[in-house]
Amino acid sequence: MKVDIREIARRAGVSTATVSRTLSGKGPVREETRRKVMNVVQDLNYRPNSRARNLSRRQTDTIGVILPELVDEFFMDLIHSIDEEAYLAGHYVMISSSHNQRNIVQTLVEFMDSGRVDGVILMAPKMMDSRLSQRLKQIRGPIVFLNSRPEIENCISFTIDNYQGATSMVRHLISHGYERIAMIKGPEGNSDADERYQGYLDCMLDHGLRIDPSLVVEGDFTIKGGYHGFMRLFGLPKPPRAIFAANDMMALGAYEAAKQTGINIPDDVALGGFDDIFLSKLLNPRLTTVHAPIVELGSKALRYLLQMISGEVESNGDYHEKLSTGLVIGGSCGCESNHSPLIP
Amino acid sequence: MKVDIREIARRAGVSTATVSRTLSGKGPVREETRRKVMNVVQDLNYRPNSRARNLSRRQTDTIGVILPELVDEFFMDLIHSIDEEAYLAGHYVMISSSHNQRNIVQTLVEFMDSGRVDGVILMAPKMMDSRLSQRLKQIRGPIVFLNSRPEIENCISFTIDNYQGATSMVRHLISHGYERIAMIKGPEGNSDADERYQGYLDCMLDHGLRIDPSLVVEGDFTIKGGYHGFMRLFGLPKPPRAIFAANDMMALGAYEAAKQTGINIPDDVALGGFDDIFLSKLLNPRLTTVHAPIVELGSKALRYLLQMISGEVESNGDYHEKLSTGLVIGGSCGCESNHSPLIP
DNA sequence: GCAACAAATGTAAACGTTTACATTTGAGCC
DNA sequence: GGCTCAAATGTAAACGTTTACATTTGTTGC
Repeated sequence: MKVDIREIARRAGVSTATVSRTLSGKGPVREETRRKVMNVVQDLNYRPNSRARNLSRRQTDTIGVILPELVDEFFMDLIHSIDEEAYLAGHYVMISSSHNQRNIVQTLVEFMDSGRVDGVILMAPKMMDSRLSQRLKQIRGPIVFLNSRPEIENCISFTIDNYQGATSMVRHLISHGYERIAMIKGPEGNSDADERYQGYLDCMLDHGLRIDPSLVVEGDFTIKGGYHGFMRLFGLPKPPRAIFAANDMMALGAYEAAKQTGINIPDDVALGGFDDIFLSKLLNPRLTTVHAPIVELGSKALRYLLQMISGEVESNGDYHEKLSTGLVIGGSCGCESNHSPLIP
Repeated sequence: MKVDIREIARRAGVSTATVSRTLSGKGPVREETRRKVMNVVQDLNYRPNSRARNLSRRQTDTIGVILPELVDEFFMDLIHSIDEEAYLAGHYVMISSSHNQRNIVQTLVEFMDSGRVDGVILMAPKMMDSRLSQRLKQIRGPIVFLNSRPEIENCISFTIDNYQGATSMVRHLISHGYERIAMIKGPEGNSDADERYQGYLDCMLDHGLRIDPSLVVEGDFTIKGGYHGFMRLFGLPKPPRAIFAANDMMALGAYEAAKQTGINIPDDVALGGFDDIFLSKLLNPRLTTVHAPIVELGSKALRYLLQMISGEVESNGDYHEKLSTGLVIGGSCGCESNHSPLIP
């Protein structure tokens, strides 16, 4: 015997419209009537059925979050900040991994086109080719892209400023006087990886340093990749004086490789990472890295999306924001680190 | 000009019922009609509005997941496994942190009582007192509890077998011949912490070992807590020969403390943890710990919940499953570890 | 006391499906 | 051809709200 709005109306001696108005707070209701209704509502412990509300209002107060995968503290932090912000705004969060790139559009369509959510925050696994971009264009409804944007004209995106982060890291390494600076790159086709690499290149050239092609090695964002990258670099006749690893995980692998080969960080080789993962502060010496403002990324994206939904900003507009990173100085670059390491 | 089921029906020259039957696959439809409808559906790129479906079917194909907080790989893994399983079953996942214990019931109510989800997987931050339990009892609809259950008669829960995990760890330490085995406990009122402590106690007593009260110190599941716990233990006139840290984070803190005080693990003191977090395999020596079957926890909970929703199993029944843990042997307990450490 | 107007309330039509039930169609059989 | 029965289809009533519009009520100024 589930109680519905009609039951409330009947018992309070008013119409359903009045009940609705009372509960939603929109539209005028006399104080006396309000109290009458509220009493019945409390008595019967009534709460409006949101399935019906969603249909009637053509809105769900739910936003979809589609991520490449659901692993890593990175995504957890992202989800956390989105959840927090959504909670404050009285919205709900529906989450999904894209279950491989193939299904990214399908997931999106199921979320958006069926009206299950009011908008979507989408982070694609890799760069989006033009075919994918075209399909995305078909989809109606507000979408905010994170960290990689499709090749379409009007879209909204928030990105971590990989380029700026990379240049500031490389600049810092250069400021130590290092000239032979190597890079362990991220995986091919990953836009984060590409931008960080570009930042490295440009910064080197800007400072009049030439880039020895043998000092640029491929990586894959994993510990193993970093390990092998390091080994490769130190198999060279002239190994580098510093290494910029495109992310912290690879830097971690480099630590291990250095340890095994008896190479000292930072005395023999300096090391810089990117991401500022939890682990990086536990290393000895603490890893110098680039802080990626994930929390900011999540909450800004959500806030913007809500504005799109409410119509405060144009959903079909073109808006791109790069969130700037910060340098986290540890001891791995050669700086004095006053930090007491937590991992022996 | 959003296209609805009536438009499809009109163009295909059938009734909406037939379109619905065609699309849902339930109810008889002649092959010829089916094709006719499908053509129109494809032409107009139609997909049924799920807000309307939800209302009409009194179901949302969505399950709610309420977690104490959205940080840590632990919860990420949990979400990951739930998402994966839900995806396979064609369901959606709505996620929320409980935004502190106070709002746990409110979140639950908003999810369930308003019909936003078909069922909920709930992990409470701490032990649920009887007041909270009573309020939970009021809520209609399928709920699966994770890792702590309310004080009510009929409910469903899946738990990591903390007790068994703790005893097997302590038993292992005892098998090394250690007798003065200390424990760094988890926070008061946390059911995981309590059960692990109980396992420690019972196992010690079962093996005829007496428990020196000074060897049991409070902790809080953080690195810092572990650090101070270790320091406290080694400030004793007779420090322990082995330490069981109630989770890996605290074990991590213990490593750091050991390092600083020049105490060798495992030669001077053996160490055991609990959780098997990513980090534990990076330590040197690798941490001996208890593997918590999180993936299994998530997927089993979800599968059971779906069965409750579909009515295959009784939602008001009483069912409790403990998922057994496994020992992950590293070098910190004194065993030979053939593992090559990744963190120097 | 009444006009004018605003405030409060009510009426009923959406919202876009699903599905119980009623009806039609068609096949198989005599 | 007429009967029976199952298969296919259609009709229309839910599902439980919100909200545009219509109506009633109450207030103010004259």
